[in-house]
Amino acid sequence: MDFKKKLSQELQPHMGEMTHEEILTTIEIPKNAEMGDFAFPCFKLAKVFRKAPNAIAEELAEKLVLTDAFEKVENIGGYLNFFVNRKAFAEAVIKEVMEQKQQFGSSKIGEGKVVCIDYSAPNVAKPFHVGHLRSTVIGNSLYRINEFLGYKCVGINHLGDWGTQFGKVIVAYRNWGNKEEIEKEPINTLLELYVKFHDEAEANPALEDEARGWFTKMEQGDEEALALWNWFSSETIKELKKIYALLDVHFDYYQGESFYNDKMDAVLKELKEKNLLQESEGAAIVDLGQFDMPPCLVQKKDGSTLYATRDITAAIYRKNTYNFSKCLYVTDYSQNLHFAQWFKVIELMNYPWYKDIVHIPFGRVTHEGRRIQTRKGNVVLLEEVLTGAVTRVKEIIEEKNPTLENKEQVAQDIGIGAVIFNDLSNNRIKDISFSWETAFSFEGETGPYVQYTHARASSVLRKAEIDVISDFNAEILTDDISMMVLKEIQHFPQVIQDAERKNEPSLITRHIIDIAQAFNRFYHDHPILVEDEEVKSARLAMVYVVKQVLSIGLYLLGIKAPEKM
RNA sequence: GUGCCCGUAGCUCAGCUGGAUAGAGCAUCGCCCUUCUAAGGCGAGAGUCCGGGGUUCGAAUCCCUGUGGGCACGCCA
Repeated sequence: MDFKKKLSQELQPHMGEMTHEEILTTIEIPKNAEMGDFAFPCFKLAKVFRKAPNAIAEELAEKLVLTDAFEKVENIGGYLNFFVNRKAFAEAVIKEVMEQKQQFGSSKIGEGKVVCIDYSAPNVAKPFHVGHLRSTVIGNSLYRINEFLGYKCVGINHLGDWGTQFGKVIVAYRNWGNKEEIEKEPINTLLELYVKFHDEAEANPALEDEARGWFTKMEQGDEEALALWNWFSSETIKELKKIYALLDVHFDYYQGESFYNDKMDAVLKELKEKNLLQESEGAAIVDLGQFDMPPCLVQKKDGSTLYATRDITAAIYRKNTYNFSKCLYVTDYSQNLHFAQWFKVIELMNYPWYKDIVHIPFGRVTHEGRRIQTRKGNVVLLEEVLTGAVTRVKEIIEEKNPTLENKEQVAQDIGIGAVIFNDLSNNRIKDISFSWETAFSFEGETGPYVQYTHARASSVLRKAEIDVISDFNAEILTDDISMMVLKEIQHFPQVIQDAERKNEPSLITRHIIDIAQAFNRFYHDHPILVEDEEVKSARLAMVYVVKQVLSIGLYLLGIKAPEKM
């Protein structure tokens, strides 16, 4: 049913040395539908055949004998423009979606392969703010995309539950803390302690050493230190799980940094045995000078470990435990160098899978031109954003559809969907300037727009009271507007694969907007529930197919698709 | 200072591995609800694709250079 492949096959005999692949990549889709459905620019052939592109196109246009998948071909200034047989096209696209339903666009390319995805990874004892949302939703979407393509996914929450900052919180707690307050409101209280520590430490730098000392105690298994740490972290995780439930994000494992505490000695030993370790200013490093990178620190002068040590250890553990064929790390781009460094260490350790670990960097979130810093008080809490969005959606429902059943649930699906969609709608790498206005906008290129389109399609199908559209006359769906919808749909499987290859969920976000836009035009121009049964069933087939595809697309982004809204 | 990333309409962004007249949304202005959900549809205005070179039949896209911004660069994560 892939018309592009079909075209490529038909072209190949006339293309000299060009491979099937080369032809496929050369075929393009004209921006303007008047120029056909597929186009083949003949400029590259000019050199091969030593003729003007226009002459080549002219000749080919006459010579080509097209199968019934295509209606005609014409030469416009060196471009061969192909026009599909619309009826055959419409029938093929719709039948494929009707057969595959919620599996349309899925694949088996990942069968038998495991992909580990490390995402979210918030810090224990710190609030979950909008900055943390990105890793969470990008990772979650990549999880769903990979799974849809046949991979077995292992989602890991690499919590920031280890490190010197806990020494700081312990010092603060011992000096100024209070048990009841923490139990009542764990994250905020712990944050206050952390902030207080930094304020005090400015005047009294000795506190920093004390904090490092407590962290060293943690690493050495000191009971008091570990008991406090354990308490802080279990209180935080309780809170985190509430947010993940709201977002409908799940992890196969909560393996924070502390999980690797007893596994790092072996790695340090291995590094030493492989002759990679050097002593420098009292610390243990892996020198990366010959790769134009600063050294990778793996052990501090006091013997405690660092972020890189834990990442290296975790990667080896994951390879041994899950035997991934790839392992993705979803963090913001300020960590680019860190990942480049320890990836290089893995390579130097002679692990051939060093090329299977990949950093998925994303842009940073700012608020009112400033970076979001928990300590500086410039925070936008995720919980506030989510509940704010849901509240706003409730108001809109009251205004537009007050008789809607299940309002609470729908409001939650739409409000949270809007926030997630917004986060996934730009290229990963772009910085995001958080604004309440944008987060709470539900018109235009937004999640609610796509959800609304889906709900309208669902509603029509409900009213039609037909379960299965078994037969339809595709001739009815050959007008320009229908064709636009169908072309977007037939492109959908490719978009999913591109999203996986580039680790870029926004490709799906963009594409389902395009589908929704095309469909809304169709919906506006073509009455569906009409008297004429032939017309009705064909249009219903279109509605059915669009509903399927939108719901798959939203699912892959981690967003719910309500039937009514 | 060095390295990496970004610069496209007033704002937020698409633009696939170079291709035909650079596209959306928001905002502004105008039109469309007795008809399947107006969270919708249609139309208008709005661009030195940061500047300058180069490669090419063809450059927003590739290369060089300048510039503006962001990030990173040893005991934080």
